[in-house]
Amino acid sequence: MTQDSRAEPPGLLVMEDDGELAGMLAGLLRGNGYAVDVAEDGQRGLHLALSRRYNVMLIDRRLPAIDGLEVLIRLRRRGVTTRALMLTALGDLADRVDGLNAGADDYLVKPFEVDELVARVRALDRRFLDEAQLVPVGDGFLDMSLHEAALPDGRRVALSRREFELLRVLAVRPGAIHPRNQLRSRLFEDTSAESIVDTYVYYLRRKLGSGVIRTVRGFGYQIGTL
Amino acid sequence: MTQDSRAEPPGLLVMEDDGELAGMLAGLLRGNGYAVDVAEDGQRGLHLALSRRYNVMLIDRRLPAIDGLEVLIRLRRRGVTTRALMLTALGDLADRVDGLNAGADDYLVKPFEVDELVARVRALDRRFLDEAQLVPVGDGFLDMSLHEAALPDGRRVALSRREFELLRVLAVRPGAIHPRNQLRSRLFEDTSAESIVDTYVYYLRRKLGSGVIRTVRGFGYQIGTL
DNA sequence: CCCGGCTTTGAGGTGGTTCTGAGATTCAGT
DNA sequence: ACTGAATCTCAGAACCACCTCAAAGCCGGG
Repeated sequence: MTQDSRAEPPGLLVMEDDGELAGMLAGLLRGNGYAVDVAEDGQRGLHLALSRRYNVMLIDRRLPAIDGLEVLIRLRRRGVTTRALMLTALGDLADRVDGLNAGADDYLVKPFEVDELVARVRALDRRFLDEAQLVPVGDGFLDMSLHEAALPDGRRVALSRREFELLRVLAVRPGAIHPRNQLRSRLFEDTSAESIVDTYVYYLRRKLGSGVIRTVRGFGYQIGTL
Repeated sequence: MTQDSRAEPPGLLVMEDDGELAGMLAGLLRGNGYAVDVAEDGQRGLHLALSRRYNVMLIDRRLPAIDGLEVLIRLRRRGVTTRALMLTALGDLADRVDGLNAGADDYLVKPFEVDELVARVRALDRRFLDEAQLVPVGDGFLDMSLHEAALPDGRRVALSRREFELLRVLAVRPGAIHPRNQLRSRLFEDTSAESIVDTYVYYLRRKLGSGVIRTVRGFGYQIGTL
């Protein structure tokens, strides 16, 4: 059980109506370092999946209110690409095919081994990280597709266009020193004030914490390596 | 248990799931002057390699969570160029080829001689030094890209612009005697005080220790050759 | 058109850096 | 040991890079 106490926004959504099983799943996955939300019927599951962002969803094939398969179909139709692991009570082949056709990324037949469940979730979580365009920044990530930064403590902060551009330039070459003049000429107009870069560094530090961008006095700025 | 030593001097990352072997490797390499972090599975190894900077990585071909080969492939795909030494239990030729194709710089078949391991790591480390812009200064290095000095004891001290310029001029030709007047006219205004160079030599000695810059009375200064 | 967030400017403060100069110290030659 | 020159040490002043932040202009969505 590797609990990665640092890399911590991985968010999971569990759609499971059996309270006992739901509780067990939530506990197990939380024990493995995930933040878990539980929805007890398809209606609530659909709503949560639409309104919040998760790394991975676990969906019971059979759900009250709206069937699990139906929930997944609707989500996919709405453009939600969150990785989905379908849980099915039936070993039936047709059932698995239905799930995958509906847009599931993997399926698991109940009853399952806990180890296998965790392994599958991990695998999907990993795929999520690779496919989203995430640039490591210190201990967090810069989310290229959403223009926001994912901090090591799990917070996600939205960045304005300029903030994002600056942070990206710094993050692409970690450890390198970027001369202030070079940053200024690359990101701003030549007529901009001398201190324009300083100001955005200040904004970024206010949002991300002061440890992220290091000043190298007389030379420029640098992404903190820790 | 991932050991977090401050990766200040030459930093190594060892990805090895066999705790006993991992401990032995870490001890051996630490004894040879390296700072070693250990990751016990591919997941953690990948994360560490992405978030921190190392000189050399040692990667076991077989790893839990994410296979060693897969870890390396992902790292290379993300643009991580850190030198990688692949450890493989199999003498199989195909296996070595796989490793090198995945982006390994060298491979080593278990069981191996400790001397050979250290020699290989040293070789890769030296290559790293060449690519990072490191100029030897006494027993330490002048880090051209970071504008700081890396002392033999592992400390890194920030240098001001003038300190850095002076040290660089001295370091580029080790052993040569640089006349004080030449240094003064090259680095300072003609109107500067006569003793301006002396002052900066003093500052440098205060930061780096007194053994680094040698005075050649009547002529000038020189980098200590040891 | 109005509002709210984003962008940009510029003023004011802080602290590190540069540089001078002067006294203390070391050295070579006598 | 003496002496003048070279060098070391260091405090203080001026300077400059950087930080902080308020305020004004800009721009786009409701």
